[in-house]
Amino acid sequence: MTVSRVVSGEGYVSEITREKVLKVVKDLNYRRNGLARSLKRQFTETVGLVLGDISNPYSTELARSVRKTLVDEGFNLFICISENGSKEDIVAFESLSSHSVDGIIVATRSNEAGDRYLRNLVETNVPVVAIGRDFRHKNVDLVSPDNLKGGFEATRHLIDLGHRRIAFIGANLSSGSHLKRLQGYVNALESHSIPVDERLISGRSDELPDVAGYSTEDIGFEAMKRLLSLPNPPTAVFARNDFTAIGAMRAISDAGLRIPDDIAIVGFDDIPMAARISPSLTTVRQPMRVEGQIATEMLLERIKSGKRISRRERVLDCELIVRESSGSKRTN
Amino acid sequence: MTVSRVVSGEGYVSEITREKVLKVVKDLNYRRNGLARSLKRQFTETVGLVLGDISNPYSTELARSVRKTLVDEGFNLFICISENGSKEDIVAFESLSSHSVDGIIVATRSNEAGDRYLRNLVETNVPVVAIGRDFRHKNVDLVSPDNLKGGFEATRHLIDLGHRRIAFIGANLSSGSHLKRLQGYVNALESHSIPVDERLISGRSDELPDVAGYSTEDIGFEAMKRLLSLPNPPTAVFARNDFTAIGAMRAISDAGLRIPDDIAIVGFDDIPMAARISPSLTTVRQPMRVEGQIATEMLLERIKSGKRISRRERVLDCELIVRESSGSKRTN
DNA sequence: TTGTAGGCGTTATCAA
DNA sequence: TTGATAACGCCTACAA
Repeated sequence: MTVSRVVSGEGYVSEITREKVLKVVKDLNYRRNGLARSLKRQFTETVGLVLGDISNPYSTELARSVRKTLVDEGFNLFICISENGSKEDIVAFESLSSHSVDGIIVATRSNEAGDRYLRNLVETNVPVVAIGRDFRHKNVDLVSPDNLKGGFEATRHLIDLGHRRIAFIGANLSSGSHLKRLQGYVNALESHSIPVDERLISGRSDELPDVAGYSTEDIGFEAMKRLLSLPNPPTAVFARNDFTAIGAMRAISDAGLRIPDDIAIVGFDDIPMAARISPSLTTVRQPMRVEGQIATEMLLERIKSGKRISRRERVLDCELIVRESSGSKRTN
Repeated sequence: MTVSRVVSGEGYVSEITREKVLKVVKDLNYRRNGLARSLKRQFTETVGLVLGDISNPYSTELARSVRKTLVDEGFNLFICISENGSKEDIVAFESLSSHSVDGIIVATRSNEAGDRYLRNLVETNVPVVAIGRDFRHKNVDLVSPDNLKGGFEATRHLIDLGHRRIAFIGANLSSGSHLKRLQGYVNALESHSIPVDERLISGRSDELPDVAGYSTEDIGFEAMKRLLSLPNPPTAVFARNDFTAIGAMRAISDAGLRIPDDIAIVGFDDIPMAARISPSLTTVRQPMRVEGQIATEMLLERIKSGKRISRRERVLDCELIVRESSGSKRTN
């Protein structure tokens, strides 16, 4: 008990005893067992973050901002990768919850099995906040960019440039019906009386909704190739994210076509690479840092209050960044 | 005890009891406490990975490959970000070890305080493997790219192209003396009888060896600006990594100079962006996936054997990828 | 100022 | 086939 007092620095210990203890601690290279400590105290001051695609700078910026916000409050961060597979999601949730993290931030793509497990977890009073994941539960907060408006503005930008045959890359109309970016695209077309052509909405070739670890860039590449083989290919493309757009750009170059002259393209996220590639990529910038910070603050509130808090939702503004890939001249 | 048997699926339980238990488990939404379980069993089947710069695709590829290798063996992965600060390093080690991970893979930049703490940890029999971190201990394995040879070949490539005033960006001669990539650069110059000019070796402006979270791209930018203001600026640059190189490229463009015509540049890592920017970046490709896999296998060996294993070191070959930034014509 | 008892939720071991 | 007991290492509460 005296050792405990010395090590944790709480409670009264005489100076002389303290020094004796510290010496022995050093001699034995003693370190207290955090497992036992957490078991007794019932909290760990640790938060888990589940990331779907860690290769995407979007995820890493998010992670950095989450970490920073946590550290300022004395919390630790454990990141788990799920590779956006439902099995992997569950493994991540499971492993975090079994280590008794105080709360979990989820930033993976939704999927049914994952949602089910998550719901279960929430029922056992684990504080959860979702970022950019379509997950609805009365005790789970949601932070996300304004995908609907972002998708709308990206598409309107292309319409304003005179395009009429505009494709969407990154989801199918059926499986992606919940996808707000796709919805924004559809809305923009409809509000300009442009018919939605399902052949111009191109996701993955075969329906493998649950395979982990694929590259979104490759999906963009494949999807674009299919679009180019259409009898009447699109003159513009809106891609669900920048990597998908970059994959599509590769397919366009491979086909000997020029961007934006033959095909204009717009992405989503504004990852650092978007400004650097050639041609530079027009995209919708999403405030990753802010998303991470707000989500973390919400989670910490839940953790600290210890109570169930009813669902809050924060939708954050995005900004259209016009660059060369949609036709503007290079400025920097 | 019977519940324990049912939940863990070990030991004999009659079918009828098992079903009764499972029903109650479901009704109460019971989930066993991993903390208590780990406390009793003395292992967690979890490995920690400490990453210095999670924004660097090098780190994320590493992480993915580590995760994949672990998952195949039934282990979980917790990633901690240290932002390459020594305090942050220690916090990460501390938080992983206090959660009793079974082993730790360290992929952060070396620093004295971190090394000290790590050494301490190793003394308490925590299995540790380092990736690309200059850390020597009789019970710690090291996996790294062949930085010496890579640096040598990058520099020789520039020499072969006729350059004589070749700069190194990303470290100072004093603080970076242990940096193998810099050493390779020096060796290449010396083996071609080119004098090493200390003014051409440019790291961070002020010595802030311990500040976390800075961007390596910005360091490249700043360092290049300083080089350009020299009375006799370099005609070629070897940067310690691709982000640093990309920052330097920005400084070169900003100064109205052309790459590679006015200044040639070579990076290190071969991150995806290197092939995509304009001009495309000549660089030294390092086998991140292989590094992650080998390191993980080494760590698992340590964990499973339970014994101290004496230090092993694996140095992996790199490959020079010649692209436009050093003068080759664009091929793809 | 220090020490004792008990319990956090499991599982290994032995007993029934 | 099931149950009782002890122990993992710590901390809260109370006693000395």
